[in-house]
Amino acid sequence: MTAAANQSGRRPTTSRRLERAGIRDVAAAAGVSITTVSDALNGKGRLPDETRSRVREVAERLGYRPSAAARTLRTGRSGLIGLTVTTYGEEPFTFTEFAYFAEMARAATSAALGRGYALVVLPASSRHDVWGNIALDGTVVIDPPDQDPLVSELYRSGVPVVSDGKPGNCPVTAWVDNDHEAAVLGILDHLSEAGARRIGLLTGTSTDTYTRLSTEAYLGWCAKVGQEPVYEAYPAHDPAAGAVAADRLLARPDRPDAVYGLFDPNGTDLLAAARRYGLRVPDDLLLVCCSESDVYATTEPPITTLSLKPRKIGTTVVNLLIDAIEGVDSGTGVDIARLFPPRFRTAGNGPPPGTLMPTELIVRASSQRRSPRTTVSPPRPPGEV
Amino acid sequence: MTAAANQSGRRPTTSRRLERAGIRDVAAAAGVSITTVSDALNGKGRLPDETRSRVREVAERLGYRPSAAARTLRTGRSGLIGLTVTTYGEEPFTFTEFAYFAEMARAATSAALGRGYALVVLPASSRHDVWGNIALDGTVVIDPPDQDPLVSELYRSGVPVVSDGKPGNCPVTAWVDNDHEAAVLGILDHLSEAGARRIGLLTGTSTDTYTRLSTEAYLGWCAKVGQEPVYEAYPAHDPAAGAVAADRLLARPDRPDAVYGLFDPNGTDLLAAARRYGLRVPDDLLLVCCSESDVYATTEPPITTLSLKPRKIGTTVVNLLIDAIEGVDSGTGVDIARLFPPRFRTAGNGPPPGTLMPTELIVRASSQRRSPRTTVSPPRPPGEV
DNA sequence: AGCCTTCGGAGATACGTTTCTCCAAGAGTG
DNA sequence: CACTCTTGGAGAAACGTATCTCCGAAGGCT
Repeated sequence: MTAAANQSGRRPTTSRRLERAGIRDVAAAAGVSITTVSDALNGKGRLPDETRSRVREVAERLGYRPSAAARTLRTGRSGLIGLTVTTYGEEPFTFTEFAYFAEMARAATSAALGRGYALVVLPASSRHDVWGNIALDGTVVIDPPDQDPLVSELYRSGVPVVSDGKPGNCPVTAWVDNDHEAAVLGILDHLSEAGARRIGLLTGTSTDTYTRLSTEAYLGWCAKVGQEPVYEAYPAHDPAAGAVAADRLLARPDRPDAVYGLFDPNGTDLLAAARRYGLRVPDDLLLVCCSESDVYATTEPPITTLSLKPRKIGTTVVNLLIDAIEGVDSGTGVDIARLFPPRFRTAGNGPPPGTLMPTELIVRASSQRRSPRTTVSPPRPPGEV
Repeated sequence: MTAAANQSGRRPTTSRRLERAGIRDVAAAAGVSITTVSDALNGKGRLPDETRSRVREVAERLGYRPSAAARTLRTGRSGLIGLTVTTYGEEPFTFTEFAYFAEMARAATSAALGRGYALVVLPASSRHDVWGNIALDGTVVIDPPDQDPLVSELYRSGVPVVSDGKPGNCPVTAWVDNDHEAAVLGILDHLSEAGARRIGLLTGTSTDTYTRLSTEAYLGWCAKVGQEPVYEAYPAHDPAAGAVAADRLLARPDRPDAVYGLFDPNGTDLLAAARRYGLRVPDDLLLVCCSESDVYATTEPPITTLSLKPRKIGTTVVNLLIDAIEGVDSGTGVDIARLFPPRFRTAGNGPPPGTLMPTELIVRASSQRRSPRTTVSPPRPPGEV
């Protein structure tokens, strides 16, 4: 043990105020160099176990906490992942608006934490003051609009981005989405089989992928089977507008005898509207809506819902992103490891890799005229994976 | 413009790889010193507007983005606030479990962003690997348990902590909570006035402040008015257990003719249980539950709910915390500015400052035997503020 | 005896800012 | 003319870590 080591390694600075212990203090107290301290604490280098444990003990005694900022500066890794959900209303987040986002965010947070990362909630607007002040290893973007300037900016900054929702035209590192077309077609088939003659759609006016693909699938199906489309669109972020749209749909002269609602509250709204018009569900009207909420298991009658499996999506998105950050394929089942390491795609080599996740149709009483038994079945095999 | 400025200011390092432009590059390109660049970009120092704008333009052209890590290291501020919600189940967050948390988190995020901070979602367990790797300016803790080791550790680290929920015995900088006692007493009075003779309680088994204070208020009220307490407790994080407990409560020989449920799903569960026992609401059974969900506006019948105003709480908590961080009283209505600057309370000077926020009783059909009109009224004046 | 290898660890540098200190040159002032 | 101010800006020291390079010493081998 070097005897002269109790001299603080700091250069003769102004005055030692009551600051937190740094790695130098630990080194001095343990009579070793800061290299040794760093190695001992991080499990690197070649050191005898005795030195390692001694250093650890001294560090503990001094209450030493490594500075995250310094570590980030040095290593270039912050362990932070941005999470932003595109908003349609004025409030910056839609977490609570639909159960989908809540579930998805929860799973994403959990997955990130499991791999040693933490999620930072960020606004969809590219507010420079906040985005620029945070060292991000990567970002998860939920439902980016067609030409998202935020995503482009992140791309320019060299931050890998994985999106939930197939990106319209912005350079993401990878994306994950449901097979919305297959899901909608599955539902339409299901309703047809249950005896529906004219299936209506409650859809949204925004241009996100989900709304667009679903609506297109519906229109395509109509064209194929020769049914006149019957749908109402409304701004999905406005809860009141949903009830009105549901009412409008059932008030039409060409009233549908089955309806699929794209958004979470549609089930309740449609049920209420049906009641107002004296329509019995499922006898006069078959109902399905897309929702993650289990309140539909206890409504009168229980309503068949399409689950987008947000947990699975959130987990996958985060794992994909962290794989990209670390340049590893941790085996999420998606083989895109090769595409990542070269500077997170240097642009120009084809579309970004995407993954389609399966959906799940939870069949309840509202969509079957015969047996009211509740069963669960996947609608169609997913297109990819 | 200095002609010799195109020489990179870097010392002859190994090799200039394709790295992001730093402040040195901007300085070199603009023919000024890095001091000038820093001052120009941050609006500090004394510079003629012409220099300022020229530097800004060069920075823009080079796509310069200041390194958040370096800035954090230098200034000691990260602009990051930790958000952790105490969990009872195995999953790390309860965001979605109750609408309360979702609303509260949303408001908190919004408030933080509004003041230039971002929220980092963190686990309630003191996982060193993740907590230690993040430079936090402060932390919001939701519902800390009695002797939260996490809070103690944060305190030792010098990180200011503001909690939602009056802390049992841990050193927080400040706290915010509802006046739970007043809220419960208000509800019990309300039910009494509606004709209830025996009021039951559906409560939880955990030891958090909310459950404890509410239950104590109920028991105190019972003692005062001479009613035998009638209650069932269950682990609040288990949704299935709630339904069972509701059933148990209504199956008792001393069945109550009015029930207050402390948790969000209790309304639905109690309604279902009442149906099973052939009890009409509100005729045979008066119902109130604590919930932020508006599904209770459309149930059959609509259920009276107590709102804890999570938006207001989330906003207040964050503003209090940021005030503490910045050592400012931005006028949140709480006068505790003086207590903050001295090292975030140096311990030993009395209990931490707290704020009680009012609750709101949203009266619906389930708790009145006369008029089924829906009205809104605050139950009692809050104890403080 | 000379040489190679491994062990244990020290030194120094770089990460990219912010900011404190200081200086030169011109402008006013008596 | 000698002086003080003010303006505009440069230099350099931190911030606290990780890591690359290098080095002495102690064996082991031929």
